[in-house]
Amino acid sequence: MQRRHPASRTGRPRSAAADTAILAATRQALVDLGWSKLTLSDVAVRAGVAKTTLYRRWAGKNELVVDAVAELFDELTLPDRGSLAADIEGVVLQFAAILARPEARSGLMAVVAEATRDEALRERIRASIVDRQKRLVIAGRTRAQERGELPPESDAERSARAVDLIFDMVAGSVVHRTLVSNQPADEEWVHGLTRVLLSGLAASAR
Amino acid sequence: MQRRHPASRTGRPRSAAADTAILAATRQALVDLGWSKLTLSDVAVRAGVAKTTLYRRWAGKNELVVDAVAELFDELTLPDRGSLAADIEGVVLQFAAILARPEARSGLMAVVAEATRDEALRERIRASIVDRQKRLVIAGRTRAQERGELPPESDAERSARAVDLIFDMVAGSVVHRTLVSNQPADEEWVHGLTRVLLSGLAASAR
DNA sequence: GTGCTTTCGCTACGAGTCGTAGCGTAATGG
DNA sequence: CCATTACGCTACGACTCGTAGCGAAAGCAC
Repeated sequence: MQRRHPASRTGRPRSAAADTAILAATRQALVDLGWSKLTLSDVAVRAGVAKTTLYRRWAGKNELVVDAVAELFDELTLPDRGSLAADIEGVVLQFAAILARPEARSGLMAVVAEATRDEALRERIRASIVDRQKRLVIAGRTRAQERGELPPESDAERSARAVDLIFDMVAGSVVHRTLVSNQPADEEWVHGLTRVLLSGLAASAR
Repeated sequence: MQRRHPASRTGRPRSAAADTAILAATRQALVDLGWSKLTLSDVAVRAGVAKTTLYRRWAGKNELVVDAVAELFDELTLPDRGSLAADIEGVVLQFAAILARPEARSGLMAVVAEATRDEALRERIRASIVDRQKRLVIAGRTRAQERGELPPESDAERSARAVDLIFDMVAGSVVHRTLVSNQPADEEWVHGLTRVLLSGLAASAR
């Protein structure tokens, strides 16, 4: 969320309560109506604010939904379960739990689809959602290297490519399982995913 | 595409040329406008047909776009390159080439998002798009077992779960790489994905 | 050819949404 | 008290939606 006037000290401040109410109302509207039938007028009514207030803070539906969905991923953390396999399973299960919520399912893919034709929206998604997740991959990898479960990185560029690959494989698999195949990413499935991934990484790193 | 009257022989037949023109116009509209700004009126003008003709054949925007996008996946085939690794790389590269097209990028994720709140649309996507892809996974797996690259299936249910996992990992990784991370699934990346996947499967099958 | 049936193109329509402008009021800081 | 900004509310033109009604066109059966 960008301040239009970074050093604006005068005037009536924007209501912080309105922000949280609007984002919560947006998520609930996603649950009730889905992406295409969600209207900003409806969100305004649900949040108890005027429609014009929405347009003063967000450029349109896309930007609003990105912010509303991004908040869902704030709860992602990297648990320390003692082993790389257990850590991965923990994160993936958290990720799956978020994607199980209807507000995430309806909103996330819709904004990704819109972002294919909107560079600014792509950047917003990257900064608000993707980077936050990728940080967990990097942290988990670093911790595994400290434990000796993965060999230390020799080449920086090569390491970056590995992180990108792992990230796309983990997040992509869970998203595809949940949204396209439409089946739950439960513990059994996550366990299988983790096993294939770790075996492949260990063998491929040689 | 369902015939309303399976045994209707009388009357003026529906123009097959109109069907192809409409679906092609829909894909072009996806390129030019994206999902949210695509209107059926615009598609009708591009296709050179009346708007009412569209509503006589499709229930709405969702159904039309699913059919338009599904045609893109018709070209998917399983090449015989001699080894499982080469076969996988071939299919994944085909899949990546399709997802590189803007009409696929904009359309596919949008209908997936809409499908989260529409059971009929989910079924339509499964039948028109997902099953077609999954068949390639099954065929490739069978061929690899005949070659002796993978152990023959002992348990049917266990085998089905493995196919599902592989499918979600392959398709999900490519989709996530292409649409979310917004980077090309080029040969180098596909090679890395294949290596991790095969190593993991071989090790995990023991 | 003559009917019969279905599709087609076209026009028109009410309903709903969009994003903006204008205005008076509320809430801050100087 | 005054300048400044945010807010709620109303109204507005422009656009899209999905449907109805009409006459014309294109097939098939006879």
